[in-house]
Amino acid sequence: MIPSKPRYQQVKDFIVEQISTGALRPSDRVPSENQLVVSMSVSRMTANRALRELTSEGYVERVAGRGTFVSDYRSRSHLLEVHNIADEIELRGHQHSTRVVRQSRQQARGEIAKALHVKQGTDIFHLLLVHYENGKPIQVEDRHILASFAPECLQQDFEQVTPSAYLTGVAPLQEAEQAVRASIPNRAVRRHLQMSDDEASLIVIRRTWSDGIPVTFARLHHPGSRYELTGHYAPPGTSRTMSTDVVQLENLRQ
Amino acid sequence: MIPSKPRYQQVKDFIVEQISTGALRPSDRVPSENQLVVSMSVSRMTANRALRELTSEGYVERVAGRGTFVSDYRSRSHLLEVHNIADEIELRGHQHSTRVVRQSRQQARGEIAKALHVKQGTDIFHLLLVHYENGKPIQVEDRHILASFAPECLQQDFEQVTPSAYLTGVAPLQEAEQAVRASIPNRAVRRHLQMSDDEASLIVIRRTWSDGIPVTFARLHHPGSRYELTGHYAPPGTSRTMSTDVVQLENLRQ
DNA sequence: CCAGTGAAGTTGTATATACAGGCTAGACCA
DNA sequence: TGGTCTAGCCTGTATATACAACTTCACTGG
Repeated sequence: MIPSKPRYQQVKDFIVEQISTGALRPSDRVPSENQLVVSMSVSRMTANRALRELTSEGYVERVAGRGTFVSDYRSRSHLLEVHNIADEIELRGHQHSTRVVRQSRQQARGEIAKALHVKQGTDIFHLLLVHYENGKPIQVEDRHILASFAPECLQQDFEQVTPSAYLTGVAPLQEAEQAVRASIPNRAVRRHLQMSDDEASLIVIRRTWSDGIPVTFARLHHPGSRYELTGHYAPPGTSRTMSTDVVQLENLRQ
Repeated sequence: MIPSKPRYQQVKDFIVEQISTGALRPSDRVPSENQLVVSMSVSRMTANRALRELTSEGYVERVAGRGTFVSDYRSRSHLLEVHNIADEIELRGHQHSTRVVRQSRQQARGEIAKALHVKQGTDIFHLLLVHYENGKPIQVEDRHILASFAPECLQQDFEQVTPSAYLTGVAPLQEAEQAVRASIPNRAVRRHLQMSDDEASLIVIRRTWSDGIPVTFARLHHPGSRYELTGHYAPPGTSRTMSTDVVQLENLRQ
């Protein structure tokens, strides 16, 4: 016997089902907690939990005193996940390796100083690493780290421990900001990634904070022809396998 | 008098505070529900709600029978939001306009047929639109739509209503898959976006499902020098303003 | 006719209670 | 010594109850 789903989950499924089939459309009213108490024979707390979770998942919006309404799909954000490159490669079951190109002490200048909120000339460490997936270069990591945050940085072996693993070990990193751009990389990056002259590069720019101050600033360059960020939005319970489709999408070229 | 926060929120804040200051490190044990009942004078259900929400927010992991533990920051996904271009432009307070380049009936071929799960020769509509922000081209939308899904497609005026608004009006779209790539666009796209020959393009490829079948497939090309996807991860309660910093980051050029 | 009042319905929160089920350490027995 | 079993702690779920605050709408008195 398969264990039955929790009752709050049954209530959630019921509502999502209505939305999926179109029986409930955006801005339509969703049954109130008390109506669910009667129609689904649950306690009000259980109905409340179901609707509250659907709210945080973006399916519905609730207004105290008025009711619960189906939220508009258009206003729902589509999300892309940005993983640590080492974890991502391991997740694919591939072999990850790193080569350290540069690991030096520098003084912050210009834009780096601005990004890290420090004066020109402040001590920083500069890392230039190349990450490989099954031997093929997949990312150039160009990272600057506040020297006062991680004084032992030059002694680390970043071919064994990735910078992000090292940094989170020094102190918890709470906040991050990132941007994704496309551009033609300079010659050095092209060489490290074995890219041709007319190939574009996908760049993730990430700044990370610890305890309210920005401590590291990284530019992650990927070869445009071999790397993409992917995301998938689906309501819970939609168990359709998408993996084969993703492969098809991979093969598309514009 | 400022209305005090709900008690479950106070409990959440207390735990997040401990994690932020480093008093609790990844894999450390978090006070159990019963301990919180005593130390914070709340009911067990309130402590349960606090820890349950922290679980869904990725702060902690819970194991029935063992306890609650701080989750590892490294395994937490960083997220990028991908908005509808019209909403995004309006959000910036800018003026959005659209030009329809092509709006025709076609027969699905090759990769498009594969992406939409239909046989070669199936009726589809093809849209080629250019979106402008304050008069400057910011996106080329190259979209294919299953004809059987939206038969009225050729009668629509897509300079007034965006395709995504129209499509969600036809039927709810429940599922989406997307990928972000960088590449050098072809001549037509370059011309529409007024891009120079050596400029890269950021491409969002998106497929959307309605009722279990893929109904539309779009390639959204953006000029690499004028567009980026951004994301920001911060624990709730971190109210630091990041807007000025984002501007600094905008000005960085690799 | 209009303004004010209040009833009814809604969400939001908080608690006490109960039972089921997972995990672990230590007691206990062979 | 080694295996087994149970007590105790933990999370997960479910309910009944209670009160607060908000919205809408109908009614009522001026």
